[in-house]
Amino acid sequence: MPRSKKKLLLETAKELFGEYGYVETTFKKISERAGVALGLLTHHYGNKEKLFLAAGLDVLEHFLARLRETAGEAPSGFEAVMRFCEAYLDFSVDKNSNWLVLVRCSPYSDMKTKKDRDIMDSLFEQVYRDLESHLERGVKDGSLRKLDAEVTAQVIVSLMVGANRTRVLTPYALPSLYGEVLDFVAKAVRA
Amino acid sequence: MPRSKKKLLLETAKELFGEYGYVETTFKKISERAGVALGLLTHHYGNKEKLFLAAGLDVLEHFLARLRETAGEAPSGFEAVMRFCEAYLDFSVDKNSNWLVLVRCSPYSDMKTKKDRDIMDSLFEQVYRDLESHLERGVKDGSLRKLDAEVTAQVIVSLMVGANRTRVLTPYALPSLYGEVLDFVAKAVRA
Amino acid sequence: MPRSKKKLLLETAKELFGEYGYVETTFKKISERAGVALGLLTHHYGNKEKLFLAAGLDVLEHFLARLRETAGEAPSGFEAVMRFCEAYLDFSVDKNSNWLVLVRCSPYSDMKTKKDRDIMDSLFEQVYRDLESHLERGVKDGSLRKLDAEVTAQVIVSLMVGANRTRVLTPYALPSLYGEVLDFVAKAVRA
Amino acid sequence: MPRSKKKLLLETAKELFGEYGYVETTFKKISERAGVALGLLTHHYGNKEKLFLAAGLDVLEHFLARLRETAGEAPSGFEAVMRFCEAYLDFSVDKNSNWLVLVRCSPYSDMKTKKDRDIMDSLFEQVYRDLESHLERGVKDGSLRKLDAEVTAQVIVSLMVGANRTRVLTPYALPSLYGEVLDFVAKAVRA
DNA sequence: TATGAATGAGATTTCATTCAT
DNA sequence: AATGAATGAAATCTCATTCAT
Repeated sequence: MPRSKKKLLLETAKELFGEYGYVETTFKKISERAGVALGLLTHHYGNKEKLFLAAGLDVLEHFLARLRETAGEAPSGFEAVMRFCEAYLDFSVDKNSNWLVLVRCSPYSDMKTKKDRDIMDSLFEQVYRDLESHLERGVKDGSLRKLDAEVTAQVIVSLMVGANRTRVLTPYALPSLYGEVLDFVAKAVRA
Repeated sequence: MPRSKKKLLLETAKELFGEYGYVETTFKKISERAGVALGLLTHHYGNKEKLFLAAGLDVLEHFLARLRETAGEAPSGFEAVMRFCEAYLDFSVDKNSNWLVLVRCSPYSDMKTKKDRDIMDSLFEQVYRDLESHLERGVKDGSLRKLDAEVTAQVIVSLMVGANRTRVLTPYALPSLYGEVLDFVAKAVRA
Repeated sequence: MPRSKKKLLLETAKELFGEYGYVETTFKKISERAGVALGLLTHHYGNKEKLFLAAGLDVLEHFLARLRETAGEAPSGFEAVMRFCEAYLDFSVDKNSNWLVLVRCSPYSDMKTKKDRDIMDSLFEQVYRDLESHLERGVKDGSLRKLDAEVTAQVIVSLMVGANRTRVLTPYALPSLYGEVLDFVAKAVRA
Repeated sequence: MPRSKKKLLLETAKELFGEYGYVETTFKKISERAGVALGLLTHHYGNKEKLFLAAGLDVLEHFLARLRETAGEAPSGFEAVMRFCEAYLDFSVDKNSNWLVLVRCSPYSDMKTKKDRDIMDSLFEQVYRDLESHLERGVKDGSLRKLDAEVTAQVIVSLMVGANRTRVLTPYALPSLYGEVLDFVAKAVRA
């Protein structure tokens, strides 16, 4: 329960960007749901794009924190990779994570200025770097087969991205999809 | 090279939906690039959503045809699966395929009426069904390990979706990504 | 009485820019007085600045035409100069000339883009050039004292500008001001 | 160097009104450049129009003082008139005078209440009165030709106004303009 | 005196859609 | 089939002013 109206606006914006996407989320909808004056949005966040950037970064920061908590103390590289994937998929279906902000409002479609995209990109890079380090560890400790950590990280994240979209955006996702995806990863990387 | 203005409008619409996404593609932009009168759009296609549906279906139909051409005469189930994946990824980077219509304009965000979404969904279902049949064939002919064709199809398509987005929407995709993705699939499903 | 709505909008815009200045002239005021839809303004003129440029140029073109008509067939350089000045001052108090567009909306304050200013400037340059040629003629035909035509033109136009502002913008202008101004010019340039 | 924040705000307001004009000068810009709280503006000056009036009057008072200093001890009426004109033009290009407040923000466009306009007008009247008395003196002491002081004052001030606008607002003012203007006045009024 | 969050009216601009020709 | 003028609702954004602290 945010106390300041500024924080309240950010929370409301995250909800609505996730529900409606960037374009259909309007200042009117946000201010009405938050119960504040319309002008407060630009007062605090400057303009719509900056508000969206703030919302996206907020979600991304919580996401990174969750990934790190979860994969942090794994006993092996393989375990770290698996926990990373699990945490990724869990976060994406967590009701409170506002993950949909990142899915519905593709940063690469909705951001007009290169600078804002770069900020998002550089934060997302850290997701890749984390997974890479887990993969390298696994190769070293023998829990994973020999593989190129950089490109494998990109393949695995791609799978997360796709599975996630299938789950949260389509009506035909199978209940066992996430479980199967984890198996799939395990099969492909285990020593 | 479309001869009728109706066809010309559809081609132009596909280009622009792919370049700008649904919302930023306007009737004015389309009619100007196509060099025809503004009013012709509603005259021929009714409204924006119907035009988008026509554009999306057109791309999807070409996509399906390509998948079928390519995977059709494979010597084994495994080969069929691999050719399917290759064709999927190829199509998505083919300059002339207007694939980005399907990427930039998520049917699940940009379509307002359930009816239109259902039409897209049912066509997309066929992509899954095709891959499923290749997987089943592979299990039968022994070129693939024992697996659940339905959910495996969904996992593989998810990987295609994710790899494709990484490639066409982000600036950091590795050149070897698509190759590695194919290896990944091979490793996970081969007998 | 303009027949097309486009022309009607321009006429109305000239009136209102002259009455209220640039900022206080709103699309709402224009469209209401013209009796057309709000959106027609941007449909025909793109945006407010372009509309203003069109209005200003229109007034300026009529102004130039009037100056030329009047000073055209003067019997001497001196007469040409005097008729030029008279026409300048007359035009500025002509109810139908919409001269105030150029006074109230100082092009040098209200135009945001350098390009638009340049267009106005280059048209205004012609006013100077015309007066210069009258002055040169007068020096040659002996009706004027020896003088530098370029800078004298600028001084005389400055006097027109100032007298005009005193007359149309302030409450204390004397009835004999314009007459006296003409005497002033005559005294200063006559041979 | 103003010490109180109230004075600091007035100085900053004069700068900004001169740079941007009345409408584009916002409370936010002023308070940010001055480095004080937004609310202090209305606290000290009531509202925007009153602030503008304070700024305009401040410039006008310094202007009058300068005119009087300079023309005060002239040896003849003619000399007084010439010094008056010189001081007028000098003040208008003095970097520290904030003269542009009076040029960019035409009191006759930007002031909404008649009362505020009247205050400005009555102060400006004194400029005319001063010049008139110099002219009368000149007629009496024989340094000027016989002329109507009241209307001649208005003509001369008009020339100052126009020359000044040409100089500070347009890109094409000639370097010799001010000098030539002074000659022009001399020629027109000298005995 | 000093602060800056908060308000809401109003401005410009966009754009799908309609319609007369 | 073809044109493009015309419409008006809705969006983003600005900003003077108020007010609690």
